[in-house]
Order: sequence, then C-alpha cells, then structure tokens
Amino acid sequence: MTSQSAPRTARDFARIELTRAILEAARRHLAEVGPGELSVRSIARDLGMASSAVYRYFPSRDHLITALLVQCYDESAALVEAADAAVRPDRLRQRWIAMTLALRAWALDNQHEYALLYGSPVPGYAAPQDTVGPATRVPQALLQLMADAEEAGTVLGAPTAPLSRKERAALAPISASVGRPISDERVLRSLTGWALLIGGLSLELFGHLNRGVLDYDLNFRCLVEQAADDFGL
Amino acid sequence: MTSQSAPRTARDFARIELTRAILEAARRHLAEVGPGELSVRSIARDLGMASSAVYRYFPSRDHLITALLVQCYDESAALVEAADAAVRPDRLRQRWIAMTLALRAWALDNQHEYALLYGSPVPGYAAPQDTVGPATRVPQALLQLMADAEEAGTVLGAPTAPLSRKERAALAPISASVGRPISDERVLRSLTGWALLIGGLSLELFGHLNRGVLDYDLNFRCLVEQAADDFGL
DNA sequence: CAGAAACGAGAGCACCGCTCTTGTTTCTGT
DNA sequence: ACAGAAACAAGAGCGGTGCTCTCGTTTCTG
Repeated sequence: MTSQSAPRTARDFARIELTRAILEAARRHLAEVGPGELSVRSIARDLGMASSAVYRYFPSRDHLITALLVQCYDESAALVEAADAAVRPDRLRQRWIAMTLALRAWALDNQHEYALLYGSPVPGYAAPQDTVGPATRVPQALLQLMADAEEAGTVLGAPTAPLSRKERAALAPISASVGRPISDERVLRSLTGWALLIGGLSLELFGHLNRGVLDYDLNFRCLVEQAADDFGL
Repeated sequence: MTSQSAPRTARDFARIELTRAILEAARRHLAEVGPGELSVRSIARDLGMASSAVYRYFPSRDHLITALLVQCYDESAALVEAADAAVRPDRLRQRWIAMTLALRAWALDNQHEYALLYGSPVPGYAAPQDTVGPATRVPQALLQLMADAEEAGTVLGAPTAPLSRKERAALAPISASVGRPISDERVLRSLTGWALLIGGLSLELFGHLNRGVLDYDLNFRCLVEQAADDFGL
C-alpha cells in the first residue's frame, strides 16, 4: 500500500498529500483528453515537478489509471446508490428509473471517465483485483432492486422459458452474491438491465446514435421505461 | 478518393496494390495489439518500407484507422446479414438469434476490431462521414426484422405505455430509414435490442463479467432468448 | 524528350513511458 | 546528538511514437 495508517511524520503527510494532488491533476486532465492520451509527463508539468518524480508515487502509468478507475467506479456508484436511496423502497419502477438516470447523468458529465470504465480497455492494461469491488457496486444495486421486486411479489413482464440447469449453474456466483433468495430468472433480468443500460449509454456516448435519434434524453428515457415494463417493475 | 476508377498505368496499379497491402498489414497487427497501439511505424517495418512512405497512401494514422473501421463494419455486418438470410424469413425469433450469435462470433474472433467499432473512440479521433453507412448496416438489419415482425402481426411482449408525440418525433429519422411502415414502438424495440446486444458484448469482451458469469456462451444465449421473449418474436 | 508529378528513404522534431544517476533532504537507531 | 539509512526531486537518456521536410529517383504526360 502507498500510505500506512496515519501521517506520522512530515514526510508521510507530504506523501499522501502529493499522491492526492497527482490523482487530482490526473482527473482534471481526464476531463479533457480521454484515457488513452493521459500523459504522466503533462500531469507532472501541470504540478511543476519532474516527470520522474511522479514515479515515486505511482510506479507506472497503469497504476495511476487503476487509481482513477477505482475513484470513478466509486463516484458513479455512489450517485447511483444515492439516487436509489432517495426513492421509497417499494416504488420499484421509480427506483430503476432513478438509478439509470443517475448513471447517465454522471456519464454525460464525465464522458472520458465513462469511456475509461466501460469503453475498450486501455492499451496494454489489465485491471487488477483492486477494481473489481468498486466495479460491481452498480450491478449489485440493480440486483438488489430485483431481489426487492421478488420479495414484493411482482411478476416478470413477458413469459420466459424456464432456465436449464446448466444455465442456472452459470449464474450461480451472482445469485450467491445477492445475500438473500432470488430466482435465477430475476438474476438474468438484472444482467439484461445492466447490459441494456451500458449498451444504451455506450451507443449514445460513443457516437453511434448520431444520425438517427434526435433527442437523446427522450430516447434514453424510452429505453429504460420500456425495460421497466419488460421487467415487470 | 485514393484510386480513380481503373489502374491505367503501372503506377496506378502499384498504388492500389500497396494501399491494399498496408491495410492488410494494419489489420494483421490489429489482431494482436488493439486499436490504440496500432503504429504506422511498425506497420511500415512489417512491410519493409520507411514509415514516411506509408504517408503517401494514408495521410495520417486516423485515415488508416478510418479505413479499418469501414472494413470491420462491413465485415461484421456481412456476417450478420448472411446469418439472417440463412433462416426462413418467417422464423422471426430464429433470425434474431442467428444475427446476434453471428455478431458475437465475429466479436469473439476479432476482439480488437470489436473494440475499435464499439469501444471508446480512438484518442483524438472523430469518425468521418465515410463510416456511417457501413456502421448502420447491423442496426438496419435489426430494424428490418422488426418491420417483418410487424407485417407478420406478432404482438409485442410486455405491454408498453404509448409513446408521446415528442418521443415519436425523436425517432422519426429511424422510422423513415426503414423504407416501409413500422410502428414507433417497434423502432424503439430495435433500439433496445441493439443496445442490449452491444451492451452484452461489451460487458463480456471488456471484462466486466469476469467474476460472476461462469459460462459466457450460455449467458449470452439467455440474454438474447429473453430479449426475443420481450420482443414477442 | 523535357518538364511535371509521384515516389521511397532518411533525418529530424516534439512528444511519450520509463530508468538510472546524482545530489539533497528527512527520518531513525544508537 | 550524530551517523547511517531511507526517501526524495531533478535531469539526462533510451527506445518508442506520429508526422514533416528534404533529397535523389522513377514514372508519367504533353
């Protein structure tokens, strides 16, 4: 780890402070240039230090990106969770709408960050273990919504052919992560919802709707409303 | 344009041949390194020419990427269309399954190419007009399927609240592109289907299902089967 | 057959991630 | 208190990138 517990000495304090400053500058750059062109050198210039000094705090550009990844996952997930919590728990449909709109709002405000999280992986980059926790917060929130829907006894929209044993087995780790009983059909529904959400946002933000859809806000709203219908919310 | 009609002279011939060779080498590299690290220099090395010579044929790296973009859009769309055509036209559900499986198969075989098409845009890159035609072939195929479903008189799965006038207006360019009558609800369904398809593939290929889903093949199949149910196919 | 156009190759510019060395500052054990 | 160890900032440097410019050669065209 980079910082051990408390800043005992002045040096410790300076270290965590500079680490924060570097990350902050990186994030500031990310607002303008996109993940692929994030440059350690320009960040260092921005902070008035030699580029080699940055490597005292982040051993490589990838480590810096990992830190940004975690920060952005957490930031967006916090917004989604907050939007969820702001709605009465039994208003299931409204919660779904609120969560999806929250993620879209964040994505629109932080397009390069969205690309970092859900776009193509950065060049030679393989996400380390640190990111998986934060990365699962949003899909977990969707899962919890579905579990609530199951407890409330809502019926799924369209009739679905029952899943085979093998199909159920493939979803086992997810079902187990919910922490309470949930049918495999609902687990699958949350996956669908997640895929639809990310797909819709990616198509919009990566420019695939350019010629075609005129009103992006309205289009996204239609998408999630229709999904709510399908999910029986 | 790069080549005007016929290769009249030996030089013309050499030019289109070399252009093709460069593109081919670029594509070969793309199978291994990912769009962001495609390097003009390494492609030139691969062909045994000076990097500056490549710029006689593609004025910039972005132009080269554009050519790859078009090629990949066309290649994947051709597979999707072929899969569609291989099924009896009135087997709507089977056509949907075939098309989605075809795109997934291509994406799995060409992961970097998929990232190029549907991942985050390449750094400073803005897709020019040339790419929009090929890019719309897949969503167009989905739209045509939905139009066929409408003609066949299938009913949509879950009940949907009717779209508002503004919502219908936002979809107008797409409806018009179908070339025959289609309800706005079905247009919206194709958008949902497209978003779900791209979202599902992106989540899978960009590593978001790593811990969770055990069997990717099965999971994707479940996704599209369930979507077929929702779409009333 | 001369002039023009296209060509390939090389040097060079400014940038990148990253490493190594050097000299300085700060902490720590005795 | 002080010496040794550890952390630090800065600079030079390596090999890579996209791209430009120049220069000598080849090919086409009027």
